[in-house]
Amino acid sequence: MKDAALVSRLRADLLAWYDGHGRDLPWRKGARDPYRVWLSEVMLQQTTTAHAAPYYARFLELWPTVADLAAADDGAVMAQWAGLGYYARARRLLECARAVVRDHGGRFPDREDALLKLPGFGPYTAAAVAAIAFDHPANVVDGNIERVMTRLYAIATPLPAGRSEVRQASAQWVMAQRAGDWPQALMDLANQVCRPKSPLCLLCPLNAACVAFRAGDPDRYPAKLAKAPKPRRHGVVFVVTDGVSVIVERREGKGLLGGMLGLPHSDWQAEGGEVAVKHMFDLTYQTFGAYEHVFTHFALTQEVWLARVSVDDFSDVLRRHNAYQALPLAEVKALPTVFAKALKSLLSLDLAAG
DNA sequence: TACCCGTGGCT
DNA sequence: TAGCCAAGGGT
Repeated sequence: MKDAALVSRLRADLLAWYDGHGRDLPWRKGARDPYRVWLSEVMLQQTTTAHAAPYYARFLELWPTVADLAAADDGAVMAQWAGLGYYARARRLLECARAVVRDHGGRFPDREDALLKLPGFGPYTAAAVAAIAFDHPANVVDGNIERVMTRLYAIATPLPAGRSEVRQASAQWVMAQRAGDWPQALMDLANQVCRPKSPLCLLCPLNAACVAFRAGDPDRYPAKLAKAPKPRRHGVVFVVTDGVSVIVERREGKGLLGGMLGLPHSDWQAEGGEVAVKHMFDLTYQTFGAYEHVFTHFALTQEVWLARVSVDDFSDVLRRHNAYQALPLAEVKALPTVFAKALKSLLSLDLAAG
């Protein structure tokens, strides 16, 4: 632990740094609306600010309030989330919006413990919304703040086992004054100065208290457990089109890409496994090259099989297979990237021809 | 706890 | 190129 007077002084220094050097992010504009704070926090989970920003703008345009989002069509929300990844976030986003309307009169609760009970709220998001939207002195700990704290205190215990030490360290800096600015100041410091690699320690307003800096090895922190190697899988995706639309299905369940539209595909088999390719819908396919897509826990090599059919045959497929629907080629953006890539690989072709 | 769950940019 | 990394949550 550090001396309380030192913490208090350096905290003021970092807030001053934040006032001059903090990032100008879309969700920081205007008054702090709990809905906007929450929406941004969910989108930013494991996602870069640059990737999330256009999605944030689009969601606010379509659904300006939590009540608007609660009333939205599930498929429309999933389609707007396509490409952002971690699709369970979108499912829980809707669940949460509806819970806020149903159980809280359309207003987010301001207490951290009440927020924690809402779908998609974990320890980080509950603390972040309590702090940023309601200015409560919550102990906000995310990957950025973990990095700053493990360096400040030279916490060598590898994560995630070291999380309790990190929380204790972080708690020492939490105060009522500018409670909402504080975690954002830490995150901006982590992003611009206390970077994962080659941190700019000489520019850091906290360096006087940083044990890792004094020891000359900030890159050691945070220590992390070795990751399991990523297996490789392979499969075949089927593109069935009449030149205007493609055949897609709504993916069931809560697993990979659950709730999203997807192209029909074979099993995704581990290396050495035989891919059971049946000729989907009893159609004849041309084969194209394969493309690569990397998920969180496996890498996929996928062959593209294309069937260009007449308008009548296309309708016939839809009539005979209830689980499938047509997606206009102009709406490819409604698909997760792993499937959008398959269509992109055919973009040089004129699908309407032949 | 360990694992599941996307994507894109950077090195 | 392969690996790392980014405002985590659920089970």
